[in-house]
Amino acid sequence: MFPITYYEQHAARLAEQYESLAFEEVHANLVDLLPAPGATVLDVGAGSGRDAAWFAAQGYDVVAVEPSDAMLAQARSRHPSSRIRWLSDDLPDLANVRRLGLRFDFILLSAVWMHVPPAARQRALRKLATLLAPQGRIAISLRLGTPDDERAMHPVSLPELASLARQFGLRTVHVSDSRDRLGRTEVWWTNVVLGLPDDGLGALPLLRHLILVDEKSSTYKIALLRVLARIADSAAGLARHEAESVVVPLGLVALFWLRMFKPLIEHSLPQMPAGRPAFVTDNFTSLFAVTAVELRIGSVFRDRTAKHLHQSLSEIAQVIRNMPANYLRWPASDKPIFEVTRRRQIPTPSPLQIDDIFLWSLGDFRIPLDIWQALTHYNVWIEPVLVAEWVRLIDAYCNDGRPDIRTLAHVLLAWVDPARDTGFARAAVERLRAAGKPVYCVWTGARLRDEYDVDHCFPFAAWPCGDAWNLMPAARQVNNQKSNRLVTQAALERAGDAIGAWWQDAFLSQGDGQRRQFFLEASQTLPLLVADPGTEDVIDAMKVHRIRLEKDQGLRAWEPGGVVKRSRAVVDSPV
DNA sequence: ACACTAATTACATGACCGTC
DNA sequence: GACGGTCATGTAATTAGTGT
Repeated sequence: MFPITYYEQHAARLAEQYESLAFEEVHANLVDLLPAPGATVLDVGAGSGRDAAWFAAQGYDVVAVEPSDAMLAQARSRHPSSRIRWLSDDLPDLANVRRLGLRFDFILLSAVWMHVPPAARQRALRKLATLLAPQGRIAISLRLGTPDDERAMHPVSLPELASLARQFGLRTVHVSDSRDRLGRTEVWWTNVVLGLPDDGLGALPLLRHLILVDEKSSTYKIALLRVLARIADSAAGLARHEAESVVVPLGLVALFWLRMFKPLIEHSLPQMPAGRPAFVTDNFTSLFAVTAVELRIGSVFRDRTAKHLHQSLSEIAQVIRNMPANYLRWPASDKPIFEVTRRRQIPTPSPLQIDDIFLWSLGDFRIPLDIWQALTHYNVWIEPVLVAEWVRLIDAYCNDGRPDIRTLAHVLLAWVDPARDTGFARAAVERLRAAGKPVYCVWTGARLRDEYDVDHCFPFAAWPCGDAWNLMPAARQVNNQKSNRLVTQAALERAGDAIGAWWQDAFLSQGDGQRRQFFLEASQTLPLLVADPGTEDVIDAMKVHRIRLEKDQGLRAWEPGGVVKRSRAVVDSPV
């Protein structure tokens, strides 16, 4: 698609040429249109990394994308920066970028558009539009004049781009012409900046409608939406991205469903006006000994419990398919919003571990892209509305006059992992110390004595995740300072090696079972890009997720300080 | 090819709710 | 209060895979 070979062959020379110009020189027209520093920038076709580096130096978080590996290597070595995430990816799909789950305040396509074949441009611009944050801008420079045959260029024009932009609800914010900065008289440029006219939250009104207005004759619809919201928030890593939709394992939907309903059913809170829900079968009631907390990825079940669980999930999948997924329709339409594909039931594995293969074996659950995005980015606001509505429904169905029904429902609807908490990591610290191995604070490098805390790297209050990878040993005064704040990108970068060493000692060296569990949890909760991740990939994914939390929830930043830094710690720590 | 099982479809019933 | 729409749910028949 792209003339990658040309760039592969001439990477060094081209990089030299690009670097000879300053960002301000080339993009003078953009300077007034940029968001405030701290915003997230996507640089598509980053080339030598000159622009990405400029953004990073101004304090932006940058994702820089480049299809040519040689060029990418040039850029990486020229501009090492913790604020830049380099990715190999190309238009029109930008599959790797989309998997990051980020939305960008500013997207730059500098001298790229003429390389996109006209037939692919519609798709390319659609992708870019969906990656744009509310109030975001896309800057595209158009190369006009004589084409350069060596680089496989296609003609571009402002009317063509403007008409495409209109299709996706983008408006043209700014247009200006400039001469070629490399001094070529036969080439000149038109710089176009596009933006979303509205706030870009198209799916939120729809969700609001479904939650508050749509007819409901049971809690099924609300339950399904909350399951999806939880998956988008805490298990997005298992999702498969397609052009217009996101597909999650039907087994995961059923698992979360089972987990949410279980406490409610066990406390006899009615979920519909009469009778009990269809999925409460013998298989379901046989699971009474399984706690809701055990119903998560990585758990292992045997014998009859495994059989009952498998059957119950299968029945739930069927109920979801026939009921809420069938009756959640687009407004004024009889077309279902979600698409469910069931697969033939596999024989129950023995023992049954809840992993991605098992969850996919029940089928696919397809979610339209804009709804998925709204759930991913705004779950903080959506989920409380869902819970409130669920409580209201239960209260309405409950006519035996139980007084504290609402309070009870609220408590049972909470989604917590009390058993996992930090005890798991604390045990690992104790074990290491008993074996005579020193344990260090991952943030300061200080050796931990008797007084230490187990820190949720991403604050539990903002993102309740008790996965092993999120738990870090920290000096007590450090953890107190950090409290509910979010570690900065630079601090996370610095702590990378110490964190890797901690994981290795605490979890990964404890046999295949723990190792598998660790990566299973990580790939479930974090946007991991590779199939068979290592600790480096997990840390990379944490950096991306960190940016997401910062943008979507506006957490205050925290930087380790006030404690004497000992850089030797990393060297000290046993590998 | 055959038996077996699960999934799918078709059909029926009844509760509930808003509307006229 | 009749009426029609929306679902939940059960039953039975049909179809689609799977193992042998």
